[in-house]
Amino acid sequence: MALAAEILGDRWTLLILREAFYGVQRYDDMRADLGAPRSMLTDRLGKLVDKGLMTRRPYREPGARAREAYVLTDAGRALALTLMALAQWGEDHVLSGPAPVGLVEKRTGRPLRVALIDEEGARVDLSAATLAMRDAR
Amino acid sequence: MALAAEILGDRWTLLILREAFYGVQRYDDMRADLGAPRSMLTDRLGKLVDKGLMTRRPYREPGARAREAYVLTDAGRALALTLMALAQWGEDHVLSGPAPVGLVEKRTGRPLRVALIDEEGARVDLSAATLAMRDAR
DNA sequence: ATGACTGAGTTCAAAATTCGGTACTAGCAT
DNA sequence: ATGCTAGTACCGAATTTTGAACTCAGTCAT
Repeated sequence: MALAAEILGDRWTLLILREAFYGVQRYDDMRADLGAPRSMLTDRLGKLVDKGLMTRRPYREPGARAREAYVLTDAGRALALTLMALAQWGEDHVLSGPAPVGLVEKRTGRPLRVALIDEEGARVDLSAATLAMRDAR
Repeated sequence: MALAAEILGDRWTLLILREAFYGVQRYDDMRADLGAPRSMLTDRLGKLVDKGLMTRRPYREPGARAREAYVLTDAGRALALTLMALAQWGEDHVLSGPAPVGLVEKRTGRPLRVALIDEEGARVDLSAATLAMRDAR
C-alpha cells in the first residue's frame, strides 16, 4: 500500500490514468484534456512506463511521422477497480454529480459498480465490513 | 474524479487515510508510524478535516491536557473501497506481498475483497467489463 | 534540394511545495 | 514557580511544479 501510494499518490498520475481508461492514448490529446505542463506529462508518462503500468506502442498514420500510443498494461488495467472506486466516491461525496463515463458489462451493456464481495462472490455492504488483522497466510 | 484526484492525489494523504482505517487517531501515533514531517501531517490532517473526510474529536485522558482524535467521517469511511482496491492492486502488482490488514465481514470474520458487481449484486470479472458513456440520467 | 509544419522532449527560471529543524503556546503535574 | 509535552508556526534549504521558450526530427509540398 505504501508502495502503491508512492506510485499513485500524485494528482497528475491519477488524471493520466483516467485519460488512459477513457481510451486517450496520445500525448497531445492528454495534454489538451488535462492542461498538464509538458514536462509533467512527459515525466509522469515515463514513470508509468517504467513502473509497468503503461507501454509505448509506436504507430504511424498515413502522411504523418511515427508516434507513440501510451497503452495500459495488464497491471495498469487492473487499476480500473481503484479508479472506479475513486470515481464512485467522488460522485457520492464531492458534489460533482455523476461521471459521464462508467464501467459496463461488455456483453450486455449493464452498468457495473465497485463493491465488496465475500468468498462466494456475493455482495457485502460496507457497513457490514470491518478491518482485521490477517492470518499469517 | 478530477476533484477526487485533487484531494487524494497525494502520497501523505493516502498514507494518513490508511492509518485512520487502521484505527490510528492520534497525531503523534500517525507521525511515528508514517515518519511524516510535522508540518505535512498538520497540513494534510487539516485539509482532510476541511474537506469533511475527518473530524477532530477532543478527548482527555486523566492527568493530561485535552487532545484531539482524528476520526473518519462517513465520507471518509466511504473511501474504504478505494483504499482497499488500491491495497489489493498493490498486493497483486507491486510485489509487496499480502497486506497485514484486510476487510472482513463483521458478523462472520470472512475475508472480503473489492470487485465489480452488476445490478443484481452478482460479481462480474474485470475482463468482462468495459468503459462506456452514460445516459444523460 | 529547401522550407514549413508539428509531435514530443528538453531547458530554464520563477513559483510552489516539501522537508527537517527550531521555536512557540498552552495545558497539566509537581 | 518549573518542567514536560501536544500540536502549530516559522524558517531556510532542497525539491518539485509550472509556464514559456527552445530543440530535434519526421513528414509533406515545392
